[in-house]
Amino acid sequence: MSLFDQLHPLTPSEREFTSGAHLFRRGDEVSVLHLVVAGEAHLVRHRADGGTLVLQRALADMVLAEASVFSKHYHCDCVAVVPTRTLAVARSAVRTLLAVDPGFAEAWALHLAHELQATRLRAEILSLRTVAERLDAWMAWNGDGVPPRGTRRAVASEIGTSPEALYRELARRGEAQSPTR
Amino acid sequence: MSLFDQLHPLTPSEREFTSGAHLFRRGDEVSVLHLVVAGEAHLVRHRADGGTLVLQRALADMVLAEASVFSKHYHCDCVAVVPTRTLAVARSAVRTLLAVDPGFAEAWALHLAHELQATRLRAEILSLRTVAERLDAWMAWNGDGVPPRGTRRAVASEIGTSPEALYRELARRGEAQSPTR
DNA sequence: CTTGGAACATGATAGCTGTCAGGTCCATGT
DNA sequence: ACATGGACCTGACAGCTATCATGTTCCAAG
Repeated sequence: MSLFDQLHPLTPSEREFTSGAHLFRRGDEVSVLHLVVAGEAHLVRHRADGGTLVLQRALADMVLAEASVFSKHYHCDCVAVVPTRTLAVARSAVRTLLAVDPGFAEAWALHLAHELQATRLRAEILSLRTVAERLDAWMAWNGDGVPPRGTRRAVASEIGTSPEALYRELARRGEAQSPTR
Repeated sequence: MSLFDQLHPLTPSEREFTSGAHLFRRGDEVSVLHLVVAGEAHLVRHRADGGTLVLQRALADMVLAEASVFSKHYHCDCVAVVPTRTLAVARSAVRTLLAVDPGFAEAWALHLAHELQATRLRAEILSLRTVAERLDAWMAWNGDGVPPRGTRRAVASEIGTSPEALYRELARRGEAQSPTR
């Protein structure tokens, strides 16, 4: 049973944000937890020099700022980078459920542990030097096989390279797939 | 109260591993959860082509393979890359505590949420293109200021560059710190 | 004080990738 | 049939970084 299913009894409200709209701002009181249904929202922190630092890119089916459940106020801004819909569940309801329902607490911890595992893997892949190594690592994890058409730009973004570089690497393997290196 | 403190009542046993020793292997039954006290242990998965994929690098004060608490068997190997000491707490004790003690469950979830936040940030930093951008991001998070001497090689590794590249970037800023770019 | 080792630092070079600039293919709507 | 947009693909080139090489500085142990 997924987290989304477990949260449904909490009668979440659906919310909609236009591109560029803020889901919340730093300092705001944390009243709800957002689950992204469609679109993309970024957790960002503004730097002194005017630049921004992205802390999380939440796509569809992702939970936004899990740590906010334990904090009274937000520590950073959240912006929709494309038109985005979310399910908002009351923070108080989540906290109550965590304290009262061991089954939910376990599901929550399981979600966090899996997300952590996936993110650690992504960080390790991103610390590899060449596109070839990153693609190898990606394939080792995602059941060997090149990424299917239609998903390659997303994969390129996931492993931190330009689409062009990924296309070239795939082409290199297509013509002579024996020497990966 | 930290996770380490909360786990102490569980009478953990101290374990010691020589460089290269396995803490556990894929398929082993999960009997304990390791907290790294000193040294460094890697969670690794072996690839078909003989290469290895690192899933987590656990240094001192880090918890190893949090997701293993929810799994009966390990899904990957764990190797000490330098002489390493750990505290091992029984998996069953942790699970019982999670189910019985809401306070511990919350501390556990808090730990996972913070670790997740830190790892997401690292992944975002690693997806930046230049050393200058990565250092800016690192500084924005670690209370503006260049990394102190003695820690620079570690920082270089953290942000995924060679020590030389970091030294050069720091030198570039030292002589004329106004234009970060 | 000397010595050894590690971090710090910097020059030179080769290699890889980001970017720009083109182009093809294909599904969709008209 | 036609137009449109997006993914896919490739060539060319500038730019950045990893690596190697070669010191220098710092510090702790003897």
